[in-house]
Amino acid sequence: MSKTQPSRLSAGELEVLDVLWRHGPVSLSEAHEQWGKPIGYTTIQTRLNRLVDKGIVKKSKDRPACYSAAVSRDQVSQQDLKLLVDRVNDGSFMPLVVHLVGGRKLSSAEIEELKTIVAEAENNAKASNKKRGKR
Amino acid sequence: MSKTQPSRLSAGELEVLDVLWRHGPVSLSEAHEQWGKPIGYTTIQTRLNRLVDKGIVKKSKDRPACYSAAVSRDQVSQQDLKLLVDRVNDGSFMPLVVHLVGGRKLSSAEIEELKTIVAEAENNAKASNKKRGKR
DNA sequence: ATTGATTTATGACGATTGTCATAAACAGGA
DNA sequence: TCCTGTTTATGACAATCGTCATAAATCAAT
Repeated sequence: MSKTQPSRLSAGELEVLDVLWRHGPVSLSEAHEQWGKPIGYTTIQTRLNRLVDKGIVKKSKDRPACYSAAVSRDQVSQQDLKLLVDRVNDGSFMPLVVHLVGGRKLSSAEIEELKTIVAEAENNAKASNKKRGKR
Repeated sequence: MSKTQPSRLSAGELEVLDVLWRHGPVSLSEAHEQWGKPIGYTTIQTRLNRLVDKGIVKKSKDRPACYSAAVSRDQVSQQDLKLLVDRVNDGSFMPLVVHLVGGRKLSSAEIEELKTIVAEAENNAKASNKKRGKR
C-alpha cells in the first residue's frame, strides 16, 4: 500500500501558493486583491479550500480565516526537481545543470558560488574515496 | 490570444513517453509488452492516442501503427526545468543547482564537467563585460 | 470464403482541476 | 432588532486524465 505516484502541484495550485509565499498569511479577500489578474472570488475560495483539504495550505479557525502555505517554496522546488530528474531525465542530472548554468548570464557572485559548490563536491568525493581506502 | 498556461506532461503521459524514448517506435502491442507493470491493453491505446491528439506522439499510417515520440527527453526536460524555475522558484535558479550538485556523490568525470561548465560561464561573463566596456 | 487472432475504434466512469453562481451565516451599525 | 456588507458553504459544469470493456474492422491461414 505504498503511495501512488507522488504528484506535482498543478500550475493553478502553484499560483495560489505563490500568493501565499509572497504575502504571508492572508484572508480570502486579501488573496483576491493580491491576485493580479481577474478571477472570481469564489474560484480562489475553492482553490484554497481544496489545497487545505490536501494539507498543502493551512486555514486558521478565526473569522475571517487566514490561509497560509504549509509547504515552502524550497520544499516544492526540491520535490519537483527530484521528480524531474527521476521521471524525465531517467535519473541523470548533469543535463539539468548544464541547462541551468549554460545559456544564461551569470553574475560574478553566482560564479563564485558555483565554484564553491564544485569545490565542495570535489572534497566530498575525495573524502569518501579516502574512507573507502581508495586513492 | 497568447497560449494558456504551458502545461507539463502528467506522470502518466511521461510513462508513455518513456517507453517510446527507450524502445524507439513501437506498435501498441510492443508498447504493452515493454510496459513493465500490469496495465490494460486499451489503457495504453487510449493514452497513446490522446498523446497523438496533442501532437506529442506520432502515429504511422500503416498497420499495425507505429507510435514514436514527437518530442525528445531533452525538450521535455528543458521545458519542465524552465517551468520549475519560473513558477516555483520565482526565476531564481541557483537553489536548483545547489540541490542538484550538493547531496549527491559525483564521479570525477562529473566534477571535471562541472568545472568546465563553470569556466565557460566565467568566460562568457568576462567576454560580455569586455564588450560592454567594463573591466 | 470462413474463422480465429490482431488491431482499432468507441463509449464509459470516476477523480481532479479550474471556473463560478447561489445561498446561507454572521457581524456591525442605524 | 433589522438591514447590509462580508465571509463561508454548497452545488454545478466542463475539460483532462487514468482505467477499461465492448465492439468493429482487418489480416492471415485454412
